[in-house]
Amino acid sequence: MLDKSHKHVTCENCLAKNSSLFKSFCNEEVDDLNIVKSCSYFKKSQPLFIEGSMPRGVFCLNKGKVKIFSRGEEGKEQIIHVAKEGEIVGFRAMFSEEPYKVTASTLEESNICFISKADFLNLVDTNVTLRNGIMKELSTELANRVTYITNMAQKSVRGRLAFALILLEEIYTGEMINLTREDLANFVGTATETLIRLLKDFKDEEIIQTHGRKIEILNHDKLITISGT
Amino acid sequence: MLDKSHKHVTCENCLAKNSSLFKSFCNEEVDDLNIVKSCSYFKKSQPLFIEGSMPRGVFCLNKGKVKIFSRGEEGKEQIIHVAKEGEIVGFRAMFSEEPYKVTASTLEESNICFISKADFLNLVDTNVTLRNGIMKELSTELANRVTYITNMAQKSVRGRLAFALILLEEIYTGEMINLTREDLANFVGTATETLIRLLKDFKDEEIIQTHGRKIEILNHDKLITISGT
DNA sequence: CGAGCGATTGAAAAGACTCAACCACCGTGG
DNA sequence: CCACGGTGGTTGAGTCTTTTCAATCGCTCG
Repeated sequence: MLDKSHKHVTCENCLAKNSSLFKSFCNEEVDDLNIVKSCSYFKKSQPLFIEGSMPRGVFCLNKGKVKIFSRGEEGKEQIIHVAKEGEIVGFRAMFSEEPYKVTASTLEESNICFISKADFLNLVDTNVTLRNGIMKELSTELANRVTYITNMAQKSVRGRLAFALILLEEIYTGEMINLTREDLANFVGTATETLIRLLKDFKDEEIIQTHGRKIEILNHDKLITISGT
Repeated sequence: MLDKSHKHVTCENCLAKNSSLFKSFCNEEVDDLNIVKSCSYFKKSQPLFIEGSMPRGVFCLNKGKVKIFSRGEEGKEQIIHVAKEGEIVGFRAMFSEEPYKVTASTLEESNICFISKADFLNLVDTNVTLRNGIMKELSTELANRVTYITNMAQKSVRGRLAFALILLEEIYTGEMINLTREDLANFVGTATETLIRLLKDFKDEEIIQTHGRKIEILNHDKLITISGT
């Protein structure tokens, strides 16, 4: 059961403390963080921020998962990333003076802390390690997106699905992938019906197994092979 | 005619001085830059750096154009970006300690200056404005890639071609788009034959006109409409 | 129990790709 | 000056993939 009181999560106990950005923090710095952050409970399918609005701060995921997506021409969601416990969401928008280009929305009920833009930028200004970590993170992310673009442009839907399942396996460590077929299709970049047919193929090939909507990976290696397609 | 002496380009006269990164530089800072940079002449189809190698510095394009691409499974190029005069290429790799994920190669003969990693990072460390500019640039670029991914995943090839032509129109300001059909196909993310057929459609619809391989945009607005597809 | 959403299936059509052949241009070497 | 070879551009035909549209099913919630 999740904490709905908004008050009980401390940074000391939060996974995000070990995330790529804050992992360098000493205890004192974590305490500072604890003071400026505010924690909230989010229901399922609740937005953290919306495309077109102005960024006000960053979000630390204490518990739960969040999808980050942009909308194409006819409003179709394109899921860019699924963030899990311990991740910090929205810090990319802190450095450009522009509105969000993406929307972030919870996939399940979540505990999420918020750090205001001013507090966050203050941390960045005063902490060299944090700043370097951010620059490194931004660069790495940029490089990852290159792979992403190449995949989208060159791979078959089948190959992209295999790739997506590999990514999601990592994100859903210790539990089964649990997304609506539509969300999964919007992550892979295909129609829902196509996605379902391909999932069935994977089932027939004994690469995955489904339990209701949940997906269990049976043959990771085969996925890797297929994702090369 | 391009300067092949390697010595005659000074930062003072270079377009890159006004690029997003260096535009804040005062004269003195430009002089500093001038001292640490070395300038070279590049033939057509000559690589600046190659996927998998370790970054050694950044490149300022004084004259000429450069394609940035990654390779998919079967080695097929996916062109991520076409850089033009005044752009600085490769600075994203300065902040992650990883090998290049992309290759940069000249599309035409070019004059390109080089600033070593040490010199560049030294500039970044000592110049707050530059550093902020870089963080902003990285963030903006990251946001742009979101659009890119969404386009690739959701648009038809026809729509992507229209979008690509709009981008290239901007890059080839004052001249006509001049790419091999293969490069253009690799930018759009399609097969060369498909690209050629779609170009013919655009010609029939009087949206573009070709002069040999060069492409002239006749109806920009229509491209915008189509790119929504 | 009925409404509604998400999951699934079928059939047909559209979009893209592949393969193969041919053309056009350009620079080289005789 | 011209034939030759090579690269890049173009076209056609057939095939495969993916989408679209329509319909059905199953489950949960009020």
